[in-house]
Amino acid sequence: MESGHRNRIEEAREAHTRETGNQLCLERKNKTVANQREQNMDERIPPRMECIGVCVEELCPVCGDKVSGYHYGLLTCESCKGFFKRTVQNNKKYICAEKQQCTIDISQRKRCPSCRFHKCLHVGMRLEAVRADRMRGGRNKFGPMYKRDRALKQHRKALIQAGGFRIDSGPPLGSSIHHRHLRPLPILHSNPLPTARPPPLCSLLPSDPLAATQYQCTFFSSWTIKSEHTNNSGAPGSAARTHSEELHARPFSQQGPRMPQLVMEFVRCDPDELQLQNKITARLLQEQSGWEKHGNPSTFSLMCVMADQTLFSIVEWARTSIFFKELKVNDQMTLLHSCWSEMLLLDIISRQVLYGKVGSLLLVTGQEMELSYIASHASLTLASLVQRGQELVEKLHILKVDRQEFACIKFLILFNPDVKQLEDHQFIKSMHEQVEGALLEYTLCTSSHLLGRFAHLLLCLSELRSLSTLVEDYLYCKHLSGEVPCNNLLIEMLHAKRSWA
DNA sequence: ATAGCCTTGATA
DNA sequence: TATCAAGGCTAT
Repeated sequence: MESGHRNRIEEAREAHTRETGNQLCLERKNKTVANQREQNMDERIPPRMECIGVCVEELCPVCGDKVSGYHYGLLTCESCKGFFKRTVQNNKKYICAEKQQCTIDISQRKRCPSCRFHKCLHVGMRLEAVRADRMRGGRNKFGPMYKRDRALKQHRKALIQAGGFRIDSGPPLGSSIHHRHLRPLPILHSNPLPTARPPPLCSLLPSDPLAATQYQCTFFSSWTIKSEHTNNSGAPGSAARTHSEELHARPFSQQGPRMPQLVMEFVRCDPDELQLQNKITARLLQEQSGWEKHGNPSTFSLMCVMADQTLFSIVEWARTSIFFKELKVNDQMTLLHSCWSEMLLLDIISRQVLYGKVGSLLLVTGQEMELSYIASHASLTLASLVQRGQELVEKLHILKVDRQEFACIKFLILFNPDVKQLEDHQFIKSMHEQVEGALLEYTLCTSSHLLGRFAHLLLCLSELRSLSTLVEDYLYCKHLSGEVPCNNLLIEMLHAKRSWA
């Protein structure tokens, strides 16, 4: 308030100076301000955009407007920055008048603040970047991340320029992917990074788990270091909460119920759907050059490439995730070799539940495939697998399973205490218990049916497990008949489990 | 309430 | 010292 008052005085003084033209009356500070403004007008803004690199063309992941810089964790436009700030600072609560599926773009972003805010969170805007103390200026802990992201974008830009293609302006995934029963790809916002030939799993995991710690290693620290954003509004009872409660239950954005801290961390670990979509699409584009030489690939081969790339993203997710990154590489590999098909299936199923439409299968690339097409063209085995998958999607849909719960289920699958040959079995068992506890706590917070919801989720998990075994068997048969494209992670995974048995 | 522009201030 | 992401101000 005081600073606002001072600003008004300064502005009044500047206005007066402009009017009178009496530059001599200006204080030195005011001269600096004036100089800065002049710089803003001519040279300062363009270099800044240069600095951002590719973001000159990059669009806000929330509404598609022009990006103005990094705000609250990622590149966004000025309006979404302001919207996010207002929402968090003023602890606003919105309710969607529709089904929480409103389109957010430049023209419609004002229409539904609820969906806009959800999208802000979904694309990765960080609540904790909004300062509780409202202090201006300076830098926060995200600085290094912004720097890395900038470097990465520059690197991508260089690669894309060298490769001579881009995905968001060029033709959509060539006819080979595009034709037949797939709907066109949606507009993709950022320039994806084509990856090199798939390396084996062991080379994807760091030899020293601690070496993998980059930005996301704040997971553990968040257990001990209080987040920048704390609710100081003096909610009733907050003062009486114990330290343990403080760690496990924090006010959760707009919904009202308290979300266990651990669940929040799990959600934070979750890769962004759009980024994943871009990455895998880029990989498919790269594969395309190979296909052009050998004719169009079968739909099944395409699905294998998508599955393979999804596996890479799963490994990447696990590698940088809370608890998992603390494990020895051998245990990391054992766990991943053990759960890959469940993770893959969960990835597909959660996409249908969270974003999919009835009657079609939403692929990781954002394309849609008609279920009726699958039913009529796939083999009996595959059609029945898809059918069982759909039934599970339906169950989870009825339960209205949300991102938070899916994030927990991923960790439940990953830390499977029933896996043999683990060096640190005790740690994995205790992690599994912690995840289960967090999920239970979350379901108790969000559901009025007490243990019913939690039990239903565990039943679905059990169904997922049995289905994944069938999927593995099916894929292994296809592999034996030479239909699974070679040199990939999918095949490594298929072999890994068989070699134990 | 929104969104564009302005001020601030820790850090590289 | 320049940078740039925070918060602030204000016309719409």
